[in-house]
Amino acid sequence: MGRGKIEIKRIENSTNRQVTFSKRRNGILKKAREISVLCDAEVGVVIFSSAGKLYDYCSPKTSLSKILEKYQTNSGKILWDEKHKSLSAEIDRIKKENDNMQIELRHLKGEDLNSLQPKDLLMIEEALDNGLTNLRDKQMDHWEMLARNSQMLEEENKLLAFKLHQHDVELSGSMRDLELGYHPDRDFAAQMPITFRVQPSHPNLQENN
Amino acid sequence: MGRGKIEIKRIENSTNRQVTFSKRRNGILKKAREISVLCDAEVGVVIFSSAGKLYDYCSPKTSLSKILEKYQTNSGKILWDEKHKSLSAEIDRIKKENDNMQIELRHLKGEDLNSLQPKDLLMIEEALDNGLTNLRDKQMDHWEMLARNSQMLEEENKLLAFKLHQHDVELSGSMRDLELGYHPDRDFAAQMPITFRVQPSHPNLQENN
DNA sequence: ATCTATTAATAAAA
DNA sequence: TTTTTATTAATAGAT
Repeated sequence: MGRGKIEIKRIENSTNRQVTFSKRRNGILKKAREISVLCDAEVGVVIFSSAGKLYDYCSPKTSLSKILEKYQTNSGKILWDEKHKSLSAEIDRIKKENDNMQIELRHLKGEDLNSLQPKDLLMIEEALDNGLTNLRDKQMDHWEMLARNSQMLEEENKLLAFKLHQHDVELSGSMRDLELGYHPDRDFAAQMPITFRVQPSHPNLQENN
Repeated sequence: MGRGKIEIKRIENSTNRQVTFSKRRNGILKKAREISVLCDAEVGVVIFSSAGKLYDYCSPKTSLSKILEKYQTNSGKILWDEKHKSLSAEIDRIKKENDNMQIELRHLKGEDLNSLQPKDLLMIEEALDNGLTNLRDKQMDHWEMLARNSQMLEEENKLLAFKLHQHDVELSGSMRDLELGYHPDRDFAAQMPITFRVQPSHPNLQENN
């Protein structure tokens, strides 16, 4: 079908090859479209040119995914084999990692120790001791921070209470000044009532460690 | 191309449809074969008849898997089937589990504690204490078992040594009997030399706990 | 399936 | 690429 008959073998002339590809590609995609309409068939076509450019067709009301799914159930062949294998391999790898951690965790929690040798037990004991040491250091840090913080808060409280009292005194002083006159060098500390001399709320905080 | 022109719409006559399907299907597969040879193209075709029967073509030196793999990278479309989605989901799930265990392990080892609240630290401390308690119980069991075992071995040794000596004595006794006559009621224990009265090899084994 | 009249596809050229 | 057109290939309808 053309100006001459051609043999079905690779077209060596690159330009010709490209032109023929373009025409025949269109032909195939058109045929695919036609058979899917005429005969109610599901069709999927994927074509790569020798340059690697992609062309595809998929009959309407379906998708390549669905067609390929159907292909696999129908043919028994497994597409995606490589991807599949690598995913499965990764699952295996992670599961193994998981199991190992699971075991290590159990051991650290003192479970499933029956199969272990005394040497293993000693190593776990060391790990636990280390963990406890680190942990208690951290707890100590926490306590110290809390203690420092509460001490600061107490100092601040004390100061605020004092300022508040001072304010009161100034107020009443001013009022009294209206009657008795103003005395700027009064001893404020002495005026502070005993209730504002704040005590630490947890005086033994640091001794709990 | 035929005795008459036809409209491209579903062929209602079932027999005609089936015949046309068969002819056009062959046509498409032939065209696919031809373009792959003529133009050096990679082609994959999957066709399902309306009855669900499968026909396919794949250009030589490749496979549907490879073509579809290429299709995905090239088009960005994902053709994964359900199996793949579930595999990927499982990977995600396991990885999350993994991460959590990783964190728990680090915490038990006293690492990465900075982000934790005092309450969390207490829980970890409790876990570690529990672990140590269980572990030391197990170590105790081990020691006791070893101690019992070595005691048993010592007893057995003693017995074997005694029997060996007895055997010796019988032999030499028999030989002497040839000269002096046989005395069946001899006291074997008294004959046992001091070297066979075996001592425990680790007399302080139980005191190490 | 096979035949064959007819349409469709396309090779070569532009 | 796309169009043109001569020619071959595909196939619709019949058998």
